[in-house]
Amino acid sequence: MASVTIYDVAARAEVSIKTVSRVMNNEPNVRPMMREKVLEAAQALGYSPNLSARSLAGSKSFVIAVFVDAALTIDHWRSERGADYLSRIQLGATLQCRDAGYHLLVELIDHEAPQIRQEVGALLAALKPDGVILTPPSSDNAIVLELLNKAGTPYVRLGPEEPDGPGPRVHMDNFAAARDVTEHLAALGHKRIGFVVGEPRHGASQARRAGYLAAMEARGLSVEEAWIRQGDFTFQSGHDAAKALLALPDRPTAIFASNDDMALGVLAAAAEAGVLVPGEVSVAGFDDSPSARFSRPQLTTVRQPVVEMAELATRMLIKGQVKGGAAGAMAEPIDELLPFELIHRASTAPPPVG
Amino acid sequence: MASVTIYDVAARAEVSIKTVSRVMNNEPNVRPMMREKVLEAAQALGYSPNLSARSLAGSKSFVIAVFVDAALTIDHWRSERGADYLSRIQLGATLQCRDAGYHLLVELIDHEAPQIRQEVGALLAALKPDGVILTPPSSDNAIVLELLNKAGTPYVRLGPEEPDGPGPRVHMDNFAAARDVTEHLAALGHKRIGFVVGEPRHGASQARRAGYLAAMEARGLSVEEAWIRQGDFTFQSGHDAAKALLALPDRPTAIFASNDDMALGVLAAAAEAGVLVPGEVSVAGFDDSPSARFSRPQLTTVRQPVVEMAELATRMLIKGQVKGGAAGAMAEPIDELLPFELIHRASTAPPPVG
DNA sequence: CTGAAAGCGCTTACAG
DNA sequence: CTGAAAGCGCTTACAG
Repeated sequence: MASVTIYDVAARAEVSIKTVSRVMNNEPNVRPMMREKVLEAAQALGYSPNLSARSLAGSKSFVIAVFVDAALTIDHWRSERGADYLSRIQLGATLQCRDAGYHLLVELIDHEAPQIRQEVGALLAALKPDGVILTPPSSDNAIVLELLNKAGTPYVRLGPEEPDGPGPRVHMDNFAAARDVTEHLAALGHKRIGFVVGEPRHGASQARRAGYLAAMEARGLSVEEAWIRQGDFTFQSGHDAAKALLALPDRPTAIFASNDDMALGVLAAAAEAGVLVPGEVSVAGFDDSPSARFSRPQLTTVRQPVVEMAELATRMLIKGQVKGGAAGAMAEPIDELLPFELIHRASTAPPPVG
Repeated sequence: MASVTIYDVAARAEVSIKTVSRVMNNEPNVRPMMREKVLEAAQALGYSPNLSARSLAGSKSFVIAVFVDAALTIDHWRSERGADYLSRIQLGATLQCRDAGYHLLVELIDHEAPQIRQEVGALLAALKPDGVILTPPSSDNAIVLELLNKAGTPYVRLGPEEPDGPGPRVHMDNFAAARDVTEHLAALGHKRIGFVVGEPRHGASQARRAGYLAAMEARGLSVEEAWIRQGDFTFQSGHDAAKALLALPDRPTAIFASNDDMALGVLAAAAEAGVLVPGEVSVAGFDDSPSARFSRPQLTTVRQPVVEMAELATRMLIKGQVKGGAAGAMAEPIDELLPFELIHRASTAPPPVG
């Protein structure tokens, strides 16, 4: 079927294509009557400007790309957390794109591949997106950031591991959130609080651990080395950590696992050991993943503003608030910190008396 | 930064742009030596053909779009199932796109909106994707299908509710899968098997229920009306259904919930009622969602080949195996049925003796 | 306020 | 096997 073009609309409205263009782009300097005629013709013909043509002729592509790690997605497509985090980001981004007449392109990036430079370079050259949303580990990938800067493509780093790095970023305060969870446990009366650390390569893991330690210190609570167990953000690692913690002679009365998958593992280990939650041990997680509500008891956890982060990043990109290339480097640094939320559910309670 | 164009490459390689075009598109009729020169120049310059220009000049856009329901995504972005199903589809599609140099565009469609016709029409006109992957409920939306046919855009219906409808489709056999689950329970020795029906508007709900009934009949097992409870695919509905089933005077020894969320609700209700799973009652689900492995006990369920379905659909679209518009209507009907897998886990066992 | 011309970076159809 | 010309459907820069 031959498509309807700007010429068809112009002919029907008896104006030049330039006027049609003005109307379609909401540009000024069109008499209301002309606008009416054009709109009418466009409507009647079912006209919608061709994106490729607009993109080729103009300076905007109406495309926002989101970079997602290929290995992470593939490895964890079965894992609750991975999929959920990324789909929330995509939801936020798509929502904002749709409202603004933009389109969201999902690009799988192989961050470990030797040819990443070429791959990403080709992507940017071929697509010329108006903006790129970087999800971890893209948010911290030096090559990706360099190519983006070189191409002059605006981007936003979502939840970067190194919040001090360069470039615009939207994230939340992992340190403060972990501190608040620990505070919450301490306020319930817990003094022996165990902690399960996340995957060590994730910056968030260190921030959360530091938040835990800071709260313990602020409360004047001592921390035994045995109370801190290394995990890797998986259910299994939480399970193993809890098994060890619960076997301690003077075991903790609360365990704070620094993500929900691990907290679920803690719950499972407790059930197997016949330890009541929260009667004998309180358990807290981090993420507010869907399964945090499907578990028994439901998990006390931290809700990350993931959808909101993606929405904000997308809006900033669409509105042109983020400058690319050299202009971006000159501009005022952008650093948006979004509020988290502590979700109190049934897995935390005061410690057993005696 | 001024981009590298086909002219730059042609100049450097000392050939015409047409030759560069031939090389970039792997067309025949280029002497190896010329090809070498062009490749070298392209490499040196970091050239990658501009997608918009290719799309505008040629007949291909190198874009595959996936249609996703807006309301469903928003309502269920917190729900395990919704997000997981869709992110698996996206994973499969993105994977195949990347391998073929295609790009995946995610479009949120508001299927309830009165202006859906205009919205989708505009989308197709603006994007001119080489193919569209339809996820439920797009797979069965008459307006979407009509517009796609009118635009001549090839599409694949993923897991359509009405498997008998027109157009190419990729799906799995819900009837056979539900039958197999029921068979599995019957083979374990269960005779009183309860069933929790899914959201009635989903075609899959009816197919699964029919599979359950067929297996019961084939086994010569009677089905009491009280054993079949209406659910809506949510945890809560599974919980409520199980509460009623477990309160029955001669309660079922097995409960087959037709998705995992509901099965998780059944598990929770059993735990609250002090009924052991699988000791006193067996529980089976459907979907193999991530939480099916995080539950205690882990769920016996059906693994849907969602990633595979998306991969197949995307490949068919990219390879041009699916024809659009009138050509599609003339072509041989495409109906790909992918195999499911019954996953035996700890939630099902023989019924209690006596 | 409106429009005629040029051009974005490619592919198509054709010529040699 | 190679290339010169035309054109895809828009926007930009400019003229009036």
